[in-house]
Amino acid sequence: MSQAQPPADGPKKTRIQQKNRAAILEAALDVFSAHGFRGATIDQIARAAGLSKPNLLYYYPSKEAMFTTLMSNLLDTWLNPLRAMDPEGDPMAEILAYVARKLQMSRDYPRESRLFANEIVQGAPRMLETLSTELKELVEAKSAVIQAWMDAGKINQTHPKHLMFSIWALTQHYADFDVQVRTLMDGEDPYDAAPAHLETLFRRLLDPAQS
Amino acid sequence: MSQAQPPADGPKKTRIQQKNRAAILEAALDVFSAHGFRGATIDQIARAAGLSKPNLLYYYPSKEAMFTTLMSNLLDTWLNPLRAMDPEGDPMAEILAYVARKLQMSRDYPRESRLFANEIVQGAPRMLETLSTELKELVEAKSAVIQAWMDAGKINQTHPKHLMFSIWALTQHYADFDVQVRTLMDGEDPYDAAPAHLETLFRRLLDPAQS
DNA sequence: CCTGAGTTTGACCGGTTGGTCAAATCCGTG
DNA sequence: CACGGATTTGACCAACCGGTCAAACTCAGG
Repeated sequence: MSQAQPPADGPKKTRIQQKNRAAILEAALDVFSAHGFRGATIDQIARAAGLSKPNLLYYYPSKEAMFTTLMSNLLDTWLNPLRAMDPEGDPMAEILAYVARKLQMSRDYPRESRLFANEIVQGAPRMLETLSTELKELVEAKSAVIQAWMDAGKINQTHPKHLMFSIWALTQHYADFDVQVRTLMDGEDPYDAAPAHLETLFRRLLDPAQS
Repeated sequence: MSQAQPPADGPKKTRIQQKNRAAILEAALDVFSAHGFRGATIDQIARAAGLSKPNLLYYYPSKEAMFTTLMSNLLDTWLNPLRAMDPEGDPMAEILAYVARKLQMSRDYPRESRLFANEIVQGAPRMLETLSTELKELVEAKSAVIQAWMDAGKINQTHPKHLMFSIWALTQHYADFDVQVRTLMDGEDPYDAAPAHLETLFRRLLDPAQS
């Protein structure tokens, strides 16, 4: 009974809405990933999106809403590489492909990686629900697949979940700790050597030809 | 020329000062590591330390000062495991010991790990200087040691810096992404299997007996 | 128990921030 | 080109936040 009825989040309506909503989420990704939820301000996002602050709040009812919309939009993309791991494929090839895809994600979408990193490092106050349902389900399923591969002797025995943690840690590190990595490699692009390094690492870990 | 001369940061004076300075840094570690610099408030730290806000500012001139004091106090401890890597020791044993020590640090000092993670993920605005001098120096030195070990055929050839990144990523992941890890392992302590997992991983990567 | 340095705090300040609102402007459609 | 809904914005507000200050309190040494 006050604010000019803002558009519900449901179906996109006009082309202006589509354009502005997209611009806002893009700007929000920039700002949230660089400063975290608390560190980001609506004004910053507005400036980055080329809109006014009240205008942002016309499209999204609150800063929280921008954040959660952004998160849930991105989660699917983020989990795609894991979903793409094919139980019918060759185990070693599938895992190495997953590692490669995940590393490529770090390279192509570092902001998304840092967005999730920020949130999880701080205890995932706005994502615990998602972690313990959607992500957990996917991880359980893929763990079982990996376990089956191990039981079939296709790859070495290891703890499937710790294997997954290792893949996430190693690939996301290049995006999340980008500043540190680049500072220490002065000039050399980390992504020159990273793919080969990680492939070797996981191949040696998993190749059953080696004890 | 106003505020009752706050104690300089130099030598500790009274026992009250020692106790309160310590309590403040302890509380600051709690709050900064959980919310990041921007997300933390002086009031939160004050409450956690059992002191009033102006009282904190009597001991430290600003929030920034608390943060940087905390950071530089912790950095030494944080880098100790790497410093302890002995060029004269057995290469494989030295590296595996480093991994084990680093993992133990994640277990014993998760807040410290998250404090650094928060700062670096957000571009290390208050630490770039330190990274590019103190850390860089140490990393260059230890990289050379590792390279020498590789050249001597004691361990497999890999990129020394990427090896170090891998050690950091894998060990700190358990502290920095603790919520996620624990959510996905429902109940099982990640640190039960992590040491063996990481030892196997790095042993297989580095053991020169394997191609 | 007096004194002065050391310590603590309530009140306050200016700037920022998330969010509101009414009025103004825009824009597609008839 | 007129109209009504969609969009945009300047002004505003209350809460919060980092920091200041003068006054009050504590406490060790004489």
